[in-house]
Amino acid sequence: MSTAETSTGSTLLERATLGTRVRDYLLVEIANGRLAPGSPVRELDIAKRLGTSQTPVREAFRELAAFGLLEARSHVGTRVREVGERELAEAVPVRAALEAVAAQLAAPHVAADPSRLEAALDELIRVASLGDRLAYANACTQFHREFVRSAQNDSLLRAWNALGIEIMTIMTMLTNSEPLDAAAQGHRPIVEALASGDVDRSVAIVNAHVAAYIPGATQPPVRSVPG
Amino acid sequence: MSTAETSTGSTLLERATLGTRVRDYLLVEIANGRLAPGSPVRELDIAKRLGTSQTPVREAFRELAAFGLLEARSHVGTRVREVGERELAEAVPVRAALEAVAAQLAAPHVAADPSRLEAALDELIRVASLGDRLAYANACTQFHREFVRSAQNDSLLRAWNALGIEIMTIMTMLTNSEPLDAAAQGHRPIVEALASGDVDRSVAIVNAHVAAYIPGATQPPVRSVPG
DNA sequence: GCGTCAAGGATTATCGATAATCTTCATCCG
DNA sequence: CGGATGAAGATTATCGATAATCCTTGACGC
Repeated sequence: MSTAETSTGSTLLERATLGTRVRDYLLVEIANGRLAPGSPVRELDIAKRLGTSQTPVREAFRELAAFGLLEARSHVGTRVREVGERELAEAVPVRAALEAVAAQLAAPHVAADPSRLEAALDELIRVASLGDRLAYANACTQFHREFVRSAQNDSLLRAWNALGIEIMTIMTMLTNSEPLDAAAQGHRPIVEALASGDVDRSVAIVNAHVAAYIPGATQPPVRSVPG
Repeated sequence: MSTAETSTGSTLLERATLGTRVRDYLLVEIANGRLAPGSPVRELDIAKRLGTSQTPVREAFRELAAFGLLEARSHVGTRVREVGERELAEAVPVRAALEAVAAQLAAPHVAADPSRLEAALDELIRVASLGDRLAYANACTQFHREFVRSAQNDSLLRAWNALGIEIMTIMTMLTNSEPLDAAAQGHRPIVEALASGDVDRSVAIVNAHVAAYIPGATQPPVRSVPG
């Protein structure tokens, strides 16, 4: 999954197999809420609905499960992952740790070429002005993913992806009522700090951002290892 | 993909599908060089050799490709990818960060009831005495997973699982020649530190352990966020 | 009442075969 | 001689059907 591409409609220059299209279909269905968290999805159901066989659906399921969007139990069933408040809060220190690593690794790269991250920020701000919270959630996830990706470390990206930030962001954006414009602008300091190449400041800002992200997550961020 | 087990038939507490066994077979073949980097691997060849159908082999291919060990081109073919120490080392700071979080969260729980982690350590030491490096790699992964699990944070476990530690561990254990008994004993301080409930010491020890894990990974561990 | 156990239903896991796609190479036209 | 073209071979991608596994439900003995 390292590269490839997803929903947000970028590169299909690579492969365009059925499995890929099924994956994107499911991704869209989840992102726009037609497949709600917790709802079961059956391989043969999706296959029938899309007019394919079970095989490509199965591949799509596996990939989305690795992404933390689906939860599969062998021989039992698969459902859209549902995250409760508890898990939402649990994810904060994990996400903070990963994004702190991302900040350290990304700073030099972003400083060298901030264009991609800036573009993601612009897009986030643009979407925020539309007032669609679901769309905002997706753009926000996209921004953070671009940030993590800019660390240029596949392992890091994979671990971060596995958290299922998409789902979490969707669920939080739909349950709180923070103004979108303000939320979007809150991401600007991250870009600025990274672009300046100041690692320590970047890490601090990212940590503050993530910690504040989930409502009710007042628990102190995990303190970490001395250098 | 998360856990599963491998050939040597140890822990099959989770799933033991054919795809998993095929994956481990390929992993071992790659690690010990019988499948050299660059050599082509055909789905139906492997299937025939292992007496399965194409389907589980295909799944194994996909999984290994996601971790960068195979390189597949649609409709064309798949080959073993050259994976440098550098790429293996890439995971170290990520793993270190996650296990540092794990140490912090786990310490109180392990201090309250160290039995499960101690059992995992005993098992690790027992397997080490057998001299089977593959079995040891699995037991080692199992120990670390039990450690991460003892933090009782699903998101953390999920992110850690996504790193593919099993794959890395098998690769490193089969390519170096460190004595198993010593390696196993190296895990004892982790248990002791956690059981004592001393968070700072636990974090420090875990970090040192992980950093030393991958040969040649002398790069300094990522420094992290102030508390 | 309560635990054990045996169908039955639901879902995934695997199979064997066929289709689709890409690459190569020989051939033909200019 | 060079470039297009198309057929053949190799490999994956997809299909439809069957097998294996897990969970539930309800009967049965105690």
